[in-house]
Amino acid sequence: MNLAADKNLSRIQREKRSKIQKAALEVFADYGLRSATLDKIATACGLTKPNILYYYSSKDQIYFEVLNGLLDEWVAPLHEISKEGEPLDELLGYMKAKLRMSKQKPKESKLFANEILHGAPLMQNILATSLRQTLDEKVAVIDHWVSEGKLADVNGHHLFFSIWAMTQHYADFDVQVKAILDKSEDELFQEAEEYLTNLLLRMLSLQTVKTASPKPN
Amino acid sequence: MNLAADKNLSRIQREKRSKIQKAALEVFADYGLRSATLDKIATACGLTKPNILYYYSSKDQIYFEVLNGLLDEWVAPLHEISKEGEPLDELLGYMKAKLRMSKQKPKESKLFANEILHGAPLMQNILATSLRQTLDEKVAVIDHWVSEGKLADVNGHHLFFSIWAMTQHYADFDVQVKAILDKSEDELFQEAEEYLTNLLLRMLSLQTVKTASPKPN
DNA sequence: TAAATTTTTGACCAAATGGACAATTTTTCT
DNA sequence: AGAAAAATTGTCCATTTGGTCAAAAATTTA
Repeated sequence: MNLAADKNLSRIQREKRSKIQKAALEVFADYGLRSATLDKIATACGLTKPNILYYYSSKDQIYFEVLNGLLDEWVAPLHEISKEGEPLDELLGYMKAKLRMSKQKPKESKLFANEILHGAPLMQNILATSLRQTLDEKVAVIDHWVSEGKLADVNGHHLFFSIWAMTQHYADFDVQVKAILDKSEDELFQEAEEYLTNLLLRMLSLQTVKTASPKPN
Repeated sequence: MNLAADKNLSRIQREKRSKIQKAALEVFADYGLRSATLDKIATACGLTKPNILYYYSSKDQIYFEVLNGLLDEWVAPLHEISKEGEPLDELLGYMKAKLRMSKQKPKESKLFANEILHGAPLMQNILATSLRQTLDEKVAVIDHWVSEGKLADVNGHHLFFSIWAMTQHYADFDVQVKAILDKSEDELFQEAEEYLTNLLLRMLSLQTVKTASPKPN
């Protein structure tokens, strides 16, 4: 969203930087930092390699800018979880927001996945401070809901891990998913939403569990 | 396991090939195919670069062999799911097996994740044929259990996707998980197992759901 | 419009890296 | 032991690629 919308840059500069970042996102997501070449990015955005280096001092800097430019947007849905809301609504809403991002921004998802997969050299600090703090706050909200009897007892941290894992799976592992299921993108995400909604409802609702061998009293 | 245990190879050949594959797995998992260099692999296994190329004709071939050498092992737990067993036991057992693999073979998990993330150029065929077929069989088993009333109604394919996603998350995104939780490896996986066991039990058990606003009749 | 500034590019360079190869060493076989 | 085969390595090469730079083109400014 907020790509290259910095202060005192000329129109040309803003346009070109934005073009470069868009192209770089695609290329980095497809190939990873190392396999992505400046030439590929150049081709993807219709500029020449030296021209790109006129706007960014190095390939690494482009990568850094792209990653950072997406960070806020990526964590945003977490902030939407409101202590005041209905617990199930809030958490289902969060899951749906994340799933929507997997559908609409798979490249972004893959970029982050690739970064973390390889040790998050550029993000480890942010993960351990900013993300961690935000998440701890939301886990506290969950604990609160649990203690008030509004939500089934659940480990908040692992709940978030699993929501992340399950929703991002449809973006990061899309090749595998599509190799196994012949569905249109829309159908697939529709199914996923139904499945995940059901999963969260069953896991988080206050409920009595009956085993497969019914024993009504 | 079965690394380089091919037919009619000398002792030296078997040992060296195994050494190379072990080292290559580490390096490929950490860096990805492209960023991994023959020099890194050479250093990691204490051989020289030309010596490695005496055993494998190219870097790509090493990668291919490593990937293929792990494939069977990776899919093995799926085959263990038995139609004859108790549904919940079978599925919980599968989850636990996958979680154990994430704990004990994180490099393998990352290698696969990286491959799929970047389009699975070497595996797409296998995914769409062998894995797909095996999975369809197991999904049929689940459908059977559901129809017999032994399991809550659930979308089998998405169930497997979510088990894969959630268990592999602890390996593939370990950097993120560890940045957020200060737990020992053992504690972490213990928590994860408890969380996932509870999740699957609640989702898969036949049960009656009560919402947070209790309205007993 | 002419000067100043910004943008663009072709040509080039140096480092990294996959791989070739002949020579040497080590192991195996007779 | 000596010959043959296998294994190892130092050296070298070609390609790829991130990045430089001076000149040219385009744009803005005066």
